[in-house]
Amino acid sequence: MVIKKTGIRAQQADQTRARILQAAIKVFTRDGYSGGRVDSISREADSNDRMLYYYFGSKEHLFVCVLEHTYEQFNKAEGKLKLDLSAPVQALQDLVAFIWNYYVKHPEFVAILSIENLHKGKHAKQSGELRRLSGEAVGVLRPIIEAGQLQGLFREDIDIKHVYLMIASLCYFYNSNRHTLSSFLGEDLADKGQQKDWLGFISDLVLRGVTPPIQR
Amino acid sequence: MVIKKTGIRAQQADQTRARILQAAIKVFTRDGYSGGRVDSISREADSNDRMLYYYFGSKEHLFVCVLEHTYEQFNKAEGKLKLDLSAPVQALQDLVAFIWNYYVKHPEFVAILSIENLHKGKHAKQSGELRRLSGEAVGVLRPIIEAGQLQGLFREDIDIKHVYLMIASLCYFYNSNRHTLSSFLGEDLADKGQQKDWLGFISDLVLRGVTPPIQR
Amino acid sequence: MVIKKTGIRAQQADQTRARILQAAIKVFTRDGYSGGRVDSISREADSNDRMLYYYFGSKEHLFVCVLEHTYEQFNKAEGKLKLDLSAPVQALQDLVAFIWNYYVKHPEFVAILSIENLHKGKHAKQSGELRRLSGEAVGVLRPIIEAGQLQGLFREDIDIKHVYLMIASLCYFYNSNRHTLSSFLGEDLADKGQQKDWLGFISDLVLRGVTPPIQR
Amino acid sequence: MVIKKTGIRAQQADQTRARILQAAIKVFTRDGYSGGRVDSISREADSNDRMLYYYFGSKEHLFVCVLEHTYEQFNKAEGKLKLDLSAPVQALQDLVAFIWNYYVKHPEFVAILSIENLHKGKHAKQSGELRRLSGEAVGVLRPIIEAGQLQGLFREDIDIKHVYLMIASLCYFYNSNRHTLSSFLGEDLADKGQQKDWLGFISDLVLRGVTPPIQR
DNA sequence: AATGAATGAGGGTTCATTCAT
DNA sequence: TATGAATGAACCCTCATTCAT
Repeated sequence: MVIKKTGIRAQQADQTRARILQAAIKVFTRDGYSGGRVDSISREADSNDRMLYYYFGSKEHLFVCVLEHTYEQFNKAEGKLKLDLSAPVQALQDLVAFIWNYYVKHPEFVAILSIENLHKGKHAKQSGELRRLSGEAVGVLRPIIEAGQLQGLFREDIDIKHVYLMIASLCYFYNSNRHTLSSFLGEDLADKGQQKDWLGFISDLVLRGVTPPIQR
Repeated sequence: MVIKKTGIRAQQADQTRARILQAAIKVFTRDGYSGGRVDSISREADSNDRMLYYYFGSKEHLFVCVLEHTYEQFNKAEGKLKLDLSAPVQALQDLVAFIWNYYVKHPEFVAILSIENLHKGKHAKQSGELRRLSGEAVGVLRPIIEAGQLQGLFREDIDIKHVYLMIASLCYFYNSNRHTLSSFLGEDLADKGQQKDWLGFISDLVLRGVTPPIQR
Repeated sequence: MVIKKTGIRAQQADQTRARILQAAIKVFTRDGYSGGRVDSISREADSNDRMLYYYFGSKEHLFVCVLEHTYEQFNKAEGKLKLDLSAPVQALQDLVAFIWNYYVKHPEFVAILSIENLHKGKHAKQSGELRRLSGEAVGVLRPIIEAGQLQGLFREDIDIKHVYLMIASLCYFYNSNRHTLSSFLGEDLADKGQQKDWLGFISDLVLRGVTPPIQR
Repeated sequence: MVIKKTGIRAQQADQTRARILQAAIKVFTRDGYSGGRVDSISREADSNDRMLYYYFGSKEHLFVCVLEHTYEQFNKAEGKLKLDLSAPVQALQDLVAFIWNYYVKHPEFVAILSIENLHKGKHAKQSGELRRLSGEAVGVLRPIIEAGQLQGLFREDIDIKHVYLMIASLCYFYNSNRHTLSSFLGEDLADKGQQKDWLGFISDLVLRGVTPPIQR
């Protein structure tokens, strides 16, 4: 439990810390971990290198904090979702739409996760906070699937993990690999129309994925 | 076998160039673009910094060559696929299995593409070679889909681009984000059993995706 | 004496900056611009490469500062000259002697200017400070000439610029090209006697140059 | 005495050598000695680094050759001068005009000499050839002065070395320091009119310098 | 809480030069 | 005669980090 500090000095300090964190997200997203300069971050934060070390100890630990913060923000947003479990199909599609839109609107989330994976998750392993937060990964999804199964709408032989991966894959990859894909496909995937079409496609696809096997 | 150049020196030169390229793939995959040191690469290649510049001009252009080479290797492997177009369902599943297995066995392909996307595709834009190679992106997929449509097995209202993205998403993301996913899901996605299960799931899912609309 | 900054640290900083500047003058004079190594300068200054960039930004900008400093020193020395305008002939010869002696005693001034000219004045163009300082080029000379003209001692049809160039040529070249000249003339121009003779010659020559036309 | 080689191969070789020498003059003039890259020179000569070493041994020795060649060219041109010793005043002014024009038209001569002096004449010292050539330094001047003295036109108390230095100073400095001078004087010394005025001034001045003392 | 001064190690890159054919 | 391949040292400059106040 965190005891909030009072007093103007303490508040200023909090603001400085917050500015540095925001700057770090921006810079790491733009330049990667190795490419992201401590100096760029402190300048972006209207602060100086020394403060960065004062609050975060090292570049590496700063990145861990960025990772935690980024994931926490996603969790918070997801937590605000109001899903109607009595209509599992709709709820599932709402969730897909939410995740898709979150990724589209938060390229820093996508980028930070990609960076972390290129580093084989070494920073994530340093964070107990992150382990706690990520326990919730399928937490929102599970009740939807179970409700759908109860109503006989969804397959019984389903692995919740697969559903999670399916949704994440379809939402993430389009955004994470947008640049090479646009080049390879000869289409601008950042185009609003393209995005809408894709959401339509994956929304339908996810449903097909959880529906009882096709008779063929 | 084609011997491009004659003379021992010329052959050694080709080998030196090739060793540097291989080393670069390894190092960039391991350390990213900014993190990948020119020095590490030349040492890994049993050469020296100067030769890297002799053959590739700059670190940046070396990365462009890595990108081209990596993609070309994938294209070559794909080109060797023998798909039976008279059995579109099987052909599609064979293609999915091929792509999945390629990504699993070539983490460098996945990593290099992720790195390039974090750099907003700036290196890909520098490469005419890459533009040529990538023209083939949906080349293998298209005849399968068209054959399936002719036989009435696949939907008519399908966007080939969506099928490509679907397959790529489902194969790529699992591998690219394996580390954070393993941590978040509490399962080791590098596990052979997990991989097999996922291939089964997506192989089925892709089929569902191209099959005529569900009656609900 | 003006203490610009307070605090020991700040004073040490000023000293560090000054040491680097002095070292740069020495090294550039000895090795030229391209030949002058950043590393040699920082070592000469009992500092390290990083500080050079901390205070001067780049080797190029350091050279600009060297240029400014060198010229400013000359200007300061010239400013201290007390010339008796009521005796224009003496004043002119005093000025010639001053300039000659300054060049002899400050080979770095001569060398830095030569280097800059070999670079086609590219660094001087970057310096507003230098443009300001150089506005004074003929400032000391002009009143002497005008006083001489008023007394009917000097020619009326004289171009002040020519007088300036005459003096500078005769003082500078002997010093700037001393090495090849010594070799070509078979005499050591660094010899005190030679220098004294030359000063006698040019002191007389300058006077002849400003005196009314010869009747021939 | 040089025995010229015959045969096409030998001629090509001579041409290659000559091209490299010309390229070296150009590059050293433009970039200085340290700044002049072996690579730039061989490329400028449409040759390759290895040939430069084949013909000249090292960058340093190439510069010595450049120095010799440059000075030899001046000597040759001076040798072609036809001066009428029966008219010493005219002859002296012709010589001044020749030297002035040579410096104006051969900036590489001026630059190479300045570079060599910044290096304290270290290359000139390596060259016996140069010592031989430079023996002639005052060779053209001497008969003129002596003729003038015989006719009672020139001072008897004159040091030929001073006359040489006077002329060289007045012709050289204007050209060698043209860039900073233009900046300091606020006039473009490369301007044809300015050049003509200066030649007029120094032509007269040189004469004043060798004329018997003024009665004042 | 905040900041200028300082640093050693290392960044990508280029240097003049030599080797082997 | 001519040239591609190779090299080690050094180039200018920047890195993440710490010191002293």
